[in-house]
Amino acid sequence: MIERSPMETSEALDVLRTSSLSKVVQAEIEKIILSGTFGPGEKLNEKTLADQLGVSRGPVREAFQGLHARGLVEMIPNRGVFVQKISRHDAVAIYDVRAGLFGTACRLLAERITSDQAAELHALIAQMDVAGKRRDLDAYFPLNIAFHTAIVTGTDNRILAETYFGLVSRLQLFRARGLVHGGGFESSNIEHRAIVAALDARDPHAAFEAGFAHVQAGKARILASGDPPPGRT
Amino acid sequence: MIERSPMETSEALDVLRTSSLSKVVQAEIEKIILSGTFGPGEKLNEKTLADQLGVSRGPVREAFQGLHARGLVEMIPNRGVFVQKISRHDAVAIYDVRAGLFGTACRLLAERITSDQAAELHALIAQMDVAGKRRDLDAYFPLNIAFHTAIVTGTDNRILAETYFGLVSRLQLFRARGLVHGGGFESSNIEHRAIVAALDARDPHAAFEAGFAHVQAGKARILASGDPPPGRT
DNA sequence: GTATTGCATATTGTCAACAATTGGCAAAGA
DNA sequence: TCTTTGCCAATTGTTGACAATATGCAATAC
Repeated sequence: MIERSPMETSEALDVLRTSSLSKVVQAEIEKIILSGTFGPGEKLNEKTLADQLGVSRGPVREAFQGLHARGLVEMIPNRGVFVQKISRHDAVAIYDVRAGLFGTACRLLAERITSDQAAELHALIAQMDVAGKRRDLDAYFPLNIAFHTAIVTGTDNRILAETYFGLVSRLQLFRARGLVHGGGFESSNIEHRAIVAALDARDPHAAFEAGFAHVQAGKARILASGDPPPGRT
Repeated sequence: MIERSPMETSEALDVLRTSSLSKVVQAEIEKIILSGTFGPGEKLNEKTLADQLGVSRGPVREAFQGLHARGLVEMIPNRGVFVQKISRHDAVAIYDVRAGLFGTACRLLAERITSDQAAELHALIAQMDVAGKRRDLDAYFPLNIAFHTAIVTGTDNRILAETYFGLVSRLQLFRARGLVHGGGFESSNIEHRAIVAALDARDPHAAFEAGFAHVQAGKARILASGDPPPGRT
């Protein structure tokens, strides 16, 4: 048997390797939910979804269990599953946990950050500055996400990353209804600088505080832009 | 229709209300896994489990999805599901996240702790002191859990509690093989005092540090007692 | 006119059967 | 003796059918 380089493993094959139908279905339903097609509280019909995806109800039900464990849907026995409704109170709770988790990521990263990683963060901040000055939200947003992602994944802690991104997903559920909001990303980048400064100084203590404060400020920005549960465009 | 007091709702009925078979099965399998009956890496056979629980394979498969999302089992397509193996590296990662989460709980609690809550914590510490002096591990252990639980649930943050206890479950997986370890619970209670002191002072900053440090110390205690993956009685 | 009861429909919960894949074992070949 | 090939049993993946439960509507009683 010829030893093949791992690079040759086509993505399609790899997908088949790690995913049974339920996993594909789960990813698909998650995409649908997070895209906001269904709106919080809306019911997900098993058969309808199964038919749409061209599979039987079994895999759909299995996918539901995974989505439920991740807090994306609510399951009521003999009634069905519904897109999880995130109350304002819940959103605050999630933000608080996310703040603690992101602060922790900053703290852990401060103890092990490499110069390459630091350079990447500095570069992202510079780019965000440019986008910010141009008021270019479409450019700023992905950079912002990249910044947070770089910090969280930079800790090389898979559990932390999974948990963090899980919370982010649930938050996306909260502001699924529009609300791109972009309010005050000038201050946001100032906070970014504070984080990187603490990281550069290898100061875990300050890094946590800066990371925690940044997410809390984000929470305040979102909540301030007020959105009572059902729409108000 | 007579309006019944919510108190009358028998627990049995409530169970039926919130749980389909899959949920019961999931809880049952989780109990089996955490009891250590199966050992990390061991395979869980669908049909065998289904027969043992007196149900069909469907609910078992659904339960597996939930357990997978919670990180308790590993699923390999066309091969089956296995009790999740927690490497030393993973355990460290989980402990770090748990530390951040527990520290966050302390921080959040510091901002809202009531005198009743503080009194409860003081009482638990006193009891732990007694148990500690008597070297009574069987008494100390549940008190220790109660202390942590009181802090985490005291924040009234459901997301935080769910996430935290999820991590604790996964850690139980790591030390499922015996390892009651009890090493140095004298120092442990000293750390508890530091946490409560910060809470009494309503100092979020210090509370986080104390909580974070406490879990990290616990991590060090566990890891120091060294346990290479496969047993060593 | 309002509330209640009973039925028809739709949807979920569970199961058992079928299809597909895997791993092990024995036989054949080098 | 070691490797390879081809089968067989076991297990997983998926499906469609059946049972149980909830929802909506109409008819009836008050």
